[in-house]
Amino acid sequence: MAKILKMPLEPLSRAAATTAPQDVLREDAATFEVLRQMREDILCCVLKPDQRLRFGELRQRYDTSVGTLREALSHLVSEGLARTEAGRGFTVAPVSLADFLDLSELRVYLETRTLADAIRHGTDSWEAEIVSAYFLLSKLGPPMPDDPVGVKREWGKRHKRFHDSLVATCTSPWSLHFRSELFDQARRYHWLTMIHARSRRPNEHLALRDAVLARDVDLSCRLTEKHIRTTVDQAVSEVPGLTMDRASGRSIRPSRRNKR
Amino acid sequence: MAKILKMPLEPLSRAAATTAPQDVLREDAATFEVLRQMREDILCCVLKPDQRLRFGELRQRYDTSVGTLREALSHLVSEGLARTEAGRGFTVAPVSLADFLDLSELRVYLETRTLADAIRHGTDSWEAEIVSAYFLLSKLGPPMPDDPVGVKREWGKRHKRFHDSLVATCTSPWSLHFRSELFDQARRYHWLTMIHARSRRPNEHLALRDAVLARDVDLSCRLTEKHIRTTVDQAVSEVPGLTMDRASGRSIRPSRRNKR
DNA sequence: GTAAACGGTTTTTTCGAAATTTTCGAAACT
DNA sequence: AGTTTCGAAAATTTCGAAAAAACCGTTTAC
Repeated sequence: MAKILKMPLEPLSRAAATTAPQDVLREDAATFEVLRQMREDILCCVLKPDQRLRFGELRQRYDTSVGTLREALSHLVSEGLARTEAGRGFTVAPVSLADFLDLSELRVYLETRTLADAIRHGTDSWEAEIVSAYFLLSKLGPPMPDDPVGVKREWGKRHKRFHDSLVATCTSPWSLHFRSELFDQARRYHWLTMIHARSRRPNEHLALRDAVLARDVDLSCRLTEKHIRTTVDQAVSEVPGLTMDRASGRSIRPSRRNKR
Repeated sequence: MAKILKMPLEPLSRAAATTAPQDVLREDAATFEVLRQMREDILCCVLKPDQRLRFGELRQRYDTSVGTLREALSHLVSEGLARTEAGRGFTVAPVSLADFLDLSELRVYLETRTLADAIRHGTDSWEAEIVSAYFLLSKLGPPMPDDPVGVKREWGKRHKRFHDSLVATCTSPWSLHFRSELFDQARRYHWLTMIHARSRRPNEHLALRDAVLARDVDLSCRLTEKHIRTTVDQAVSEVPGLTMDRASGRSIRPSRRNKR
């Protein structure tokens, strides 16, 4: 009956079903749960930028051991959500305008690259998931500063799910991987925006959904680019702390797009 | 006195001196040394693709404890050099043609993006380091399959140093970070090439060096792109194991470069 | 008055053993 | 014969304590 066939041995560099780089630790293990919680707490600024992460407090907060914490923190450092120095422990990664501009520029490329490929390889179930994810998103948003935290959190989850669904059929594991990391990074700044920004924006997600479902690569990418850039502009103009640091706030927005 | 002023509280998003994402753990700590060694061993295929990494053997090989090993392995998973599954430990990440093609395509973009920006922000000391790094590289290479392992390793180090020096003045921390990760990934395949390939190539590094020192962005990027693609082609045609797996070996090489 | 030196306290880092889970082969059953 | 069940062995995961390092307020010397 439905059992996996026994393989002779390790074919020594077999073509894995998923040649993907990696994406997440293991779904169940205890370390993963701690990692997931800490990531969420950093993304939602429960753990504030530059905050010192002492093992004592963390051990209490997440009810786990030092070793497990260390492994989770180690992962967060790799993802760029935490920092660590020689012998003085861990801190939450700082936020800055320069950082937001930099990562947003790279996001424009990775989001459009993955989206274009995803559209070309789209399937029916891909479309179905997009429709579904958009529906859930539209039922909620957009959240305003006065909304309770729970609503904001849920919106964040659905927002991520929607954008993930768009690029789900992209065939480049590495592009998807980096896109995902940068998307999470951007979520920190989105959270700050959600807390402060009061201005409303036209429903960019609906337009994007329709462009993608229409398989219009050019329009979809243009909308995506604008979506990202608008979010940056909104954050810059409406989030108090973010305009203050003038630390080399220029990004490398490529002046000539098509260089050859 | 030169002491850091006490801050009232957490300024909630101060402009950090280095807004960089991250790059490496801590320079000294024992974990870092183990991580460095393991990474090198994976890159040079001392630990072979798909090989199971048991704590028993590893503990003996690197003379360290389980916890330290776990932290290092955890990092390697984040970097895509290892995998881990629910309760069955760690393995070395597999290699495949599809993976090499995919990461190489993304490398073309990231290398040219960072290089173009680095050239625009180049300084005298940047040029000096390039000259120096090239000199060291040219004294050694290129290594042939018959050369001893030590020579190959040293060449790999100098090759990396040369390419790192080219992009050193790039102002985008995120681009540099991802570039660096992908460069290391590519090193695994370069190693396979070094072991097998007997064909000679014209001195692409010299031409690249001169184009960069001449601040010719266009030419430098074109040479870089060709450099990466040629390496892929050489690996595909001369590394035995790499052509065998036909697992969806197509990458997403963007058909239209300038989308808008 | 400034700077270096000291020691107690906190915090991080490292370690190996206990607990849990998986693996694998043999026995029992259909 | 083939499949399932069971139990011993092996490997992984988790944990808290011991060791090492950094921090900070105080004292001491110049």
